[in-house]
Amino acid sequence: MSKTISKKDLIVAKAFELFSKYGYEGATLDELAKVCGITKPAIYYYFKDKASLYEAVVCSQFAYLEERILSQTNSGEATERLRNYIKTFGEFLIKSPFFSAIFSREITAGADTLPSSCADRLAGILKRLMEILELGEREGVFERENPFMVQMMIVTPLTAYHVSRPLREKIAKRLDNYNLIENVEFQDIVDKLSEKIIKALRC
Amino acid sequence: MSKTISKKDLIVAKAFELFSKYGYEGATLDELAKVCGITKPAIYYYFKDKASLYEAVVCSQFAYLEERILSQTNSGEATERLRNYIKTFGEFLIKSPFFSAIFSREITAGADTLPSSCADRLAGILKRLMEILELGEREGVFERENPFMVQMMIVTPLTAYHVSRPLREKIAKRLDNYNLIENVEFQDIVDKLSEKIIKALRC
DNA sequence: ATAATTTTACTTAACAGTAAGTAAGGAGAA
DNA sequence: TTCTCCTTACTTACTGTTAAGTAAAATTAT
Repeated sequence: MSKTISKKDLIVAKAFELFSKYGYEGATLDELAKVCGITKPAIYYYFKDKASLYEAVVCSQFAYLEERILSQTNSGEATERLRNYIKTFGEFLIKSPFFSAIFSREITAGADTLPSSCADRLAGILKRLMEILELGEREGVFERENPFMVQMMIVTPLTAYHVSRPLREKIAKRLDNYNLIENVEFQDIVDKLSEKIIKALRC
Repeated sequence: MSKTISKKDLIVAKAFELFSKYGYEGATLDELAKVCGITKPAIYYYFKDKASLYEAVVCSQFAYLEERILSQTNSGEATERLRNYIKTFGEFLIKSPFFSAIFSREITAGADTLPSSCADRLAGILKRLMEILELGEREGVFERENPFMVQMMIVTPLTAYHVSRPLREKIAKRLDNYNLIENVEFQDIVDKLSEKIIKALRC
């Protein structure tokens, strides 16, 4: 029934966009206040400081992602579970287009500003991947592989592909090859990547 | 014979480190001056402004990378050339440990601040990859695939793996699984990834 | 029911710190 | 003396943060 979004939720939503676009330092509370149609100190009414606001923004996303991953990959054969793992990541990135940038930035920055509770969520996600890979080994369908590398092979191309559209456009222009970009949906990329990774891991 | 590094080169080298660690906005010229043992206006003697300094830093790296890629992948069969392509990327990232962070950050930021000449270098690199993939198709060893996706599958896990050590440590601690990190050399990761990608592309 | 009080949800104004950038000048080499 | 390579001493423009105040709504007392 809440047709009207609360001011606090508005701040979080807009902050999410700004942190994604400009990073933690690049995003300013002045700009945030402006796009929210309030004054800067009003932000301080709802959040202790900039860091707390960032935490609120990021944590909610990580918690949701972990919940989705865990619920979507808890049964079935290893191949099927891995496919769902990748698919769930992909769907999440489609649903939360700004998340890629924040996640990618966090990885780049060495997770300095990543709140501890988010690291817990990531650990939960990786643990699930490890379970899937171990199951695959026991089933005899997957080769033993470093889980972190597999995780990187899944997440980084997806987040990067999502985020790098402007760069791809710049490059495609230089190659006179516009159709490198157009008519390739992110969904297709997720499916293709999924195939490739399963193929790469298969014994 | 230039045993003594010029002050300008010193500034570029140190700026490279700082931009990598803290990003464009996070890196400050005050700090840069300090680590160079000079004062801030001395930087302005050599560079017009912060943006020009950044450009100088980044362009030199991209130019070097393109030169290496092109010279290392200009002959042989498709599989061998792709292996060399990945290997050259990996070696470059080992040699320029700070580059991963800058590159990764540039992709994340949508290449907004990426100088045009750097985009030219990237286009040159991608063109080579496209040639290799097309050759592979003609040889009948590779499936047709979106070159951007392949590029992402190669570069992003490498840069991310390189850059994400602190995050991996945080996560490994939470999983009580320290050996996830230790004794895995980046060189091994490059070799493994190389295998995986070739396997994934093979018909 | 109405008046008194308190809380909510902000605004205005300003502070403290920091970062990019600059004007002016000085030391030393050519 | 003049040019190169710097330093000292600033200015300007933010940017996070806080203090103080206020209109309106909610709560409580009478």
